[in-house]
Amino acid sequence: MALPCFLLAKAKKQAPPQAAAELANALSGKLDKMEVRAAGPYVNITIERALLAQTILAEIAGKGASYGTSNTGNGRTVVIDYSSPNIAKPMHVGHLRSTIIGAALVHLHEALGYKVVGINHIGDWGSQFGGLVVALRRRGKTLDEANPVHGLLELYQWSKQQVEADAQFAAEAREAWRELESGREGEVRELWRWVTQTSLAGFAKTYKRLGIQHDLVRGESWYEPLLKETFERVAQAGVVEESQGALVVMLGMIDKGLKETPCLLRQSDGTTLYATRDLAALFSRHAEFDFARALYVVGGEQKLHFRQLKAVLKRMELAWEAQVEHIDFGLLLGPGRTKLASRKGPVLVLDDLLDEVVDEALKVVSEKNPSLDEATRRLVAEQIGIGAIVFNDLKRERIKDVEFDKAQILSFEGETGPYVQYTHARLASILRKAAESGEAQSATQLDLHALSDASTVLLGLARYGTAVRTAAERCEPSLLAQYLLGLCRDVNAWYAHARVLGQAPEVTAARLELVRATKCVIGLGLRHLGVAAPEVM
RNA sequence: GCGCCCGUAGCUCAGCUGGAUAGAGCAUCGGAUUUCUAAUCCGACGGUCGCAGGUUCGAAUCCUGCCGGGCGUGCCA
Repeated sequence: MALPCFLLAKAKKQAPPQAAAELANALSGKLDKMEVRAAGPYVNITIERALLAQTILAEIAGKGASYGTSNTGNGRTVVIDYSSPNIAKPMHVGHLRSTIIGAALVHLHEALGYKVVGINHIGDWGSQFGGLVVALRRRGKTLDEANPVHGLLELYQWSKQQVEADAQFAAEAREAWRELESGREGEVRELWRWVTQTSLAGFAKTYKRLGIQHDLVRGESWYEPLLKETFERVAQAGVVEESQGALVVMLGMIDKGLKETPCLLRQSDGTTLYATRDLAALFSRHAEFDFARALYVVGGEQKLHFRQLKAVLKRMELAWEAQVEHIDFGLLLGPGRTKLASRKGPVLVLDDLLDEVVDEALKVVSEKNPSLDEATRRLVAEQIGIGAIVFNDLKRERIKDVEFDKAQILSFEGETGPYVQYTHARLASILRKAAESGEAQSATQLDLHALSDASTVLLGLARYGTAVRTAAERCEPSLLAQYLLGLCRDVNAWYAHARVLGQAPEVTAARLELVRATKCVIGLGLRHLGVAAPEVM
């Protein structure tokens, strides 16, 4: 372990090597079983390997699933807005990133002891629902039961065509939207509700496969009754003015970069806008949850929007503005950096993608591990396929665009989810074999010197809590993903040459303890990322 | 035009927010299995950290200016 002494040197106004020497001098003898030595501007502290091993392994064995957690968030709430797809359209790959990153942030904040409220802010409102209602009226609520989401998409696309092609249809659609906006119960509202529920039922399957459960599903429509008071609240703060027929909040005095882009709250025809609705949601959430953090896991294309929202709060002199964070992320791109999630053109439906990757995983599992029975094989293939997709999305910095390279995802080699899962499964396998042969219990004494070549693994295990904490604080799951890749590399390299079973009992016992601890940490880390940790594969 | 982001090996990316000799994966080439799963491991090859200045003991990291790419830019969400 190396301790750089540059800061110390600055404080003491000495040359770094001299400061290091003095520090080493002062420390030596005070740290039990450690050797302290100055080396140029660094103080190197050498810990007896056995002591290091014993300390770390004991802590992991003792804490188990709570290893790496903390209570820094106790008593505080984090609200996380993620996934938030539009109703009546299937979830496509464009929703993947928000969903996956958001779910990881939920787990990471829970690990820090926060109360987490995951919100699915579904797009269930807008004039397009007028057209959809009319389409349903004409064609009836007949959808393919097995695949209602595809059916709804077809219906939605048909209604859009009709609105453009058929004036009569368009007029009826406008009327239906007006009726919906009025809030009255009746046929129109009932049909709208049916669309919403059918859609959500379709999404539920996808969410289940991804292991995702929101705490609150609350669409845009829910905030509709709050819009008036929201607008008045902003107006009463005295920050609203008229500009070109619309009502806006000027933001140049808060943020120079926004001087030409005021926040529009009300259009010239009197209707509200996206920003008004999001402010309503924000006020409502703040009143309801009194959050320590409110995270919006939304693509980087909407940076301006959130910058405006925060600036509006600032102009209103609301101190909690700083607790609202836009967790932005890069685009999901197709092969050759083409746009993938475009509004036109064939959308890549999320479920189809999951199926495709799982099918490939099934082939690989069958080939690599034919001894598994059919049911296990299918289960494992699902875990691997989903894991490959999720991990692929989380392994890089959020802000970077993700090129969706199918061949790379299907390779299951190198820096991938399956690589981490495979490491976990192999460690599990060693533990299983040890239990079968009874080697696990035979020795009570551990020969910790048998782990002298495993210090990178041990130090890695010790760093787990830090990885979790920084990943949560910075809302950057890739820090944990990268940590796991490193840990797996280290432990793979270790057990490629250090045999665990069939050694002297004390040696086997010590190595088993390392295997157990590492398997535990990999499993915890994977689950925080939303990836399954299979026992076999 | 303006605002924000990105630029590190042939390709995709790390680099612990200023510290020791810049690291991984893919690709290419060569090796490892009588024994815990070869979805693994070991080795080789591969770098003017976009360019130019500046800050200091020290810069891939901080500041300024360029160059290249992306996203956004008042009545869509």
